[in-house]
Amino acid sequence: MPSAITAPVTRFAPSPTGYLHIGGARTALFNWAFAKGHGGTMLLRIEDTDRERSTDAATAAILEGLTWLGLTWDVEAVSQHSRMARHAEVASELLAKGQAYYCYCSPEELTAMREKAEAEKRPIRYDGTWRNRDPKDAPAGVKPVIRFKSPQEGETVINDHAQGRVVIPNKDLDDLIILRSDGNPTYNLSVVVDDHDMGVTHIIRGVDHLTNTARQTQIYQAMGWPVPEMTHVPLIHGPDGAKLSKRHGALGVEAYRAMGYLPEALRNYLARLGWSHGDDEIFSTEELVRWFELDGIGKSASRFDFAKLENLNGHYIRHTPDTDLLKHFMEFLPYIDGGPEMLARIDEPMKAMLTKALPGLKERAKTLVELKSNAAYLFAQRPLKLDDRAKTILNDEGKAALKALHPLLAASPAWQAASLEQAVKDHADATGTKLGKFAQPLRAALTGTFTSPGIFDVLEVLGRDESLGRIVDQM
RNA sequence: GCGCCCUUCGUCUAUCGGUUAGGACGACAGCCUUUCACGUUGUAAAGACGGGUUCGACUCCCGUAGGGCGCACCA
Repeated sequence: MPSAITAPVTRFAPSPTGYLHIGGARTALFNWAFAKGHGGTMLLRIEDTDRERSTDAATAAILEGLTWLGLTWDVEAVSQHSRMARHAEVASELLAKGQAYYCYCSPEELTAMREKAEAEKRPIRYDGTWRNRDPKDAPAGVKPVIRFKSPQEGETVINDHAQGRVVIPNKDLDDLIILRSDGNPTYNLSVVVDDHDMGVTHIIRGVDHLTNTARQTQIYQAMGWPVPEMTHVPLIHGPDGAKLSKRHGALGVEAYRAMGYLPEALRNYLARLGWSHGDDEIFSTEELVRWFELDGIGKSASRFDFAKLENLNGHYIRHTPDTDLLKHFMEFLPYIDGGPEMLARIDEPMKAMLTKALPGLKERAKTLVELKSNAAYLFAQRPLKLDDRAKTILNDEGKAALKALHPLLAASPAWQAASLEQAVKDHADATGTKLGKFAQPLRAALTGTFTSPGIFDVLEVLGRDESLGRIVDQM
């Protein structure tokens, strides 16, 4: 057991066979928060021992996803594949110690074995053919695999920070292959060797690894190595309760970026999935790091709820300072339809206009996608295209309101929201009309829509000439 | 089939034997209001089921049901 004074070393170890999905992102977040909060380090290891399915593109996507989420790793990412020789060395060591043996069964035989067991409704396990058989019986020309000699009696205990004490009967764990016939190590061996060699003290990963942990525990024990502290985090399911896995259309974090979520919102949301700190719902990343403890992790799976994520995202959008939000927004634009075009039009004057409009805009946006569409009126060219509701508003009565307002606004000494509002209000009072009778036609003419930020703010942001021009266009 | 795990409002969760079972999202209603939002006030909404243990069970034990994960020369 590592002593409490040792700084923890955690690791995130994705396999580069796809994008960084949401479950992986949360696992990374937990590893990161735990390490950060306890003066430790988080390592990154790319589990690329499967040469067939691992790709550089996937590795790049995972690293980009982590970076976008703001989860940094302390040491350069390690490729598991690059440590193959070391893994094979440990396999030989196990062999020499009598803790492993050569198995000459062909893949076909193994498949047959599995199918037979399944047909007979028996547990699907390797039958141990070569466990005690003399290697002299080895068929000629067959390249053997190395299997781990798993204890057949007793039980393997996992003391887990989230799951508690989990006991697995050893009879249910068969002799797993640790070295393939081509000499490549398999996952369970590589993971143990790497975690040990890299000095990992705390393993935090999904519960889907629980049985692997039992097997890995046996390997640690066979090697006489200390078993790291274990924490198995429950899984994240889809909104319908069905599983949310790569195979079932789970989204990579870059999809969440494209949907207009802020990294801090996603972090906050993810942290509250399977982990809690009393009644705290909205908290900063600093607070998360300060509060995060393994004991706060629950045991049951949770469903992904977009409505709650949106709510959180809206909160973060509203509370992000305008200049930071603009930066976020501009970094987000390249990832969506029509975004690059909008981005190309954001020159310095437009940037200034956007910044000025942002306070009104961000109140009304739950995602950056919404922010983009709400900001569309700033980019619109005269004469504006009106949507149907705007057209309805600009009927004869509406046009009349604009005609009445135009000279009034044009005469306003200062083109500033408060004074423009006063002018329109005075006019409404004088004519005994409700303010809305003027505000809605103005909104339609200025934005081409029937909803927008406060219309006097819109006037101010658009400026005198553009505003008056848009009004004249619709009179 | 075998092993392991899970089960509190629709959802995320608090509770660590004694609470009117709390909060948040969502829903609904009211207020605010130039639209839409924001904000704000309020309402409805939960311990899967059945047995124990106990003075007392959401909390501990057993069983049932439902769900999840795992059982590859994938990771």
